[in-house]
Amino acid sequence: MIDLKYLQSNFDEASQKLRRKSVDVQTLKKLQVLFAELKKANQELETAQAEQNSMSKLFGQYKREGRDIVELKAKVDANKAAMIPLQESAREAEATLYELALGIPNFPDDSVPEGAYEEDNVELRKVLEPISFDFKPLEHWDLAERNGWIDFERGVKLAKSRFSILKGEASRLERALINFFLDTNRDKGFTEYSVPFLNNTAMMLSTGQLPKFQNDQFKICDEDLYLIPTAEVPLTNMYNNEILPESELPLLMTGYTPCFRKEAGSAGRDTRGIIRQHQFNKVEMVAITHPDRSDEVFDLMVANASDILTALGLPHRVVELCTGDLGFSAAKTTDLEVWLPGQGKYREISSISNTRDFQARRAKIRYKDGKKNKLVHTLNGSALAVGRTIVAIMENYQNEDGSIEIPEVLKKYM
RNA sequence: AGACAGGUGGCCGAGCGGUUGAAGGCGCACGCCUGGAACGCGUGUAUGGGGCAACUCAUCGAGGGUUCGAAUCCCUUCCUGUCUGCCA
Repeated sequence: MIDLKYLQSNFDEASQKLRRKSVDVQTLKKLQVLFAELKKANQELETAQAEQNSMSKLFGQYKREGRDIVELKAKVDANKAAMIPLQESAREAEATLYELALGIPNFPDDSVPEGAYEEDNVELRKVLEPISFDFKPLEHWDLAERNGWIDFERGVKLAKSRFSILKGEASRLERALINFFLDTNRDKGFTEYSVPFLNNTAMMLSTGQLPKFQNDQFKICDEDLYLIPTAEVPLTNMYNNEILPESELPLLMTGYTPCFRKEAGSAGRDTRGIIRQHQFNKVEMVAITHPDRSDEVFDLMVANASDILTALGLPHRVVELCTGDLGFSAAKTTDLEVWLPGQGKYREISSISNTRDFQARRAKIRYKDGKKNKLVHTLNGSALAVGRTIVAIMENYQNEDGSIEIPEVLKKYM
């Protein structure tokens, strides 16, 4: 959630920042009004409550002293009745405010390039040159068929479209990648966690998947549980509603989880292959940092993900997302796009975001700064998406006969 | 899943309708004491919100209710423990 006090005191600046994320000024004005209304309603209610509390105290004292309480009782009853509408308006003001506020995206950093679409993202650098093939490289689904690596039909039979089965060497490759990613992350100082794949509504709200993206989530019926769309949810929320000693920061975490996404609004995109599945595996990095250090940790995370791709010998580029492509919670995002020779395109394989204090405010993750509690910064990024790495290995390591080599660094894992 | 017991401050633990935001202890911080330490003594030690202060509101797992007044009573829910059942 954005800082409503900041919105209140620097409205023009705040609304300019959010205009870059296509948030209408009218919405923000409404938010500002609601915030003022809530404050006023709370003040009125508080005054009445203070009155009620002191009269109740007096009531007790009168009784103890055996004094007559009829008159006081009447006063106290009247005040109580007067409080009911105040309570209602305060409650209503709060509900309306938060409903709106929870749907407002984060402020983009000033450094984020302007743009509406993916095409406006800015390439920062390329790492490794795409390999030139002396034959026409195949797309991964063709290679999957030749090698018997992926069973699309039976995956669909078990669940529905956008589910698949990895078979034999492909399944082993997946397992090897997960171990390789986790080991590498651990070497870089990230502590490994194995977390629940189902998280409750409060957690999904805290990291920003809810309430706005309800339609993208798989929900368990009759339970207050969602299948996680990313390990960012459980890893970040491990510290939900906690106050951390400053000395413990930064917390660097990593974990492997499957991720579940409905991919609402992606109808027709990447329908072939395993680029876009309802269930995919991912190794995630999450960092909880002191606000002064989040940029530094961000760079570390980008470097780490890029180094992994380099170690796998996969050509990729580092791209800074423009305002239009930035996610809801992110203040800044850098994507890594891996070269897919079969498709002849760079495709996203990792996305690293700094949400600054946006998630921390929702999740109430603070650190002790002397006597005061301040919000931490939270960051998250993939290292890496496993399914897409398999695709990248298949396409980049294919031979003319359709066979696939295994990258050197993975050999000890298989 | 069923039965019983319970969820109080960093921790332990009292309180079971009224000056209790919460006794007492431990821990921690600071000070005194000491050559230095332990002991001892003193002071302080939750979170969020509003007031640039005095002060005030909320919070005793969470949510609702009863009451002038609730940590204390009632309901719902979550969690923990023990026993029973089931299960990888």
